[in-house]
Amino acid sequence: MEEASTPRTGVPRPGVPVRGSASGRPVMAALDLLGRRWTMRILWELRQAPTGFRELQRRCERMSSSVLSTRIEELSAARLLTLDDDGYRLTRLGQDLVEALSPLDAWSRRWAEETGPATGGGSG
Amino acid sequence: MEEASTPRTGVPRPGVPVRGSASGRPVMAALDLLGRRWTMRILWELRQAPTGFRELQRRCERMSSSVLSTRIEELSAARLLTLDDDGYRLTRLGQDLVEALSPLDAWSRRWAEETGPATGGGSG
DNA sequence: TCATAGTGATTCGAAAATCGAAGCAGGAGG
DNA sequence: CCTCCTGCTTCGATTTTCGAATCACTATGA
Repeated sequence: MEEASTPRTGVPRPGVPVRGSASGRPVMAALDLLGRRWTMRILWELRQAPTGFRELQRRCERMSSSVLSTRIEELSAARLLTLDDDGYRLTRLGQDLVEALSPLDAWSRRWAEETGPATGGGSG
Repeated sequence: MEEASTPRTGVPRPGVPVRGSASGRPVMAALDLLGRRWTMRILWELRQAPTGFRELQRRCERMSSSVLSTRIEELSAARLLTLDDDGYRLTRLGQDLVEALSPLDAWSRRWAEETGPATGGGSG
């Protein structure tokens, strides 16, 4: 992980140019950060209780540990995560983000209804 | 055009196994779809008015046209987008998704405040 | 001390996703 | 015919992600 003036290599944060937006608008940094694979899923899995590294990996159906490590680093740098004795835990800011994302759950159920009655596969 | 013998799910949809979740839970399909690069950004750029292909590409600071094409196909398959004379337009479901994501804007501004002196501040 | 098992985390070659610039096909106007 | 716009594809290069093995550390127990 190098660093230069390019946004590409750094962890997205508000006020700084990110992928797809040189403006530094906070929401663009958020979209860059959240648009990386597994990022939202990790936050989602942490919404209720702190979780260890390997447990987190298991819950995400064996996502690559290298990617998990990278995501944890990014989310920590963004001050959304911390690590303590019980595992990784959302910060206040992280909890707020998950709350901001929570309407997604209700929306996705509506999506499921309108996309057609569950064609194979359980729901829950 | 894509997916022929893709080892993975094609376009995520609720009720079908997706990356990281074999359960078919709607929210997992949503997280898979939205966790692909540029997906949320595209939705974000379409939240107000229909936009053409090249204009969309310009707004996303010259994202790759091949990826834009792929995303449009995915979002269309997910029934979140349609194309008409004015360009790409969110469906009702797509609008609802953008609304579900809208708390992200307010959150990101708070994130900006807590991460350091606010530099940007615009929304969209 | 040695063995076993748990943890968070790294390594590295392979595979997949994304980039980016060029180009295609079609329509409108000069 | 040419030019300029459009949505969209192609394909080699680059970046990201995968995945299994592995490391370093801690704890337990014989």
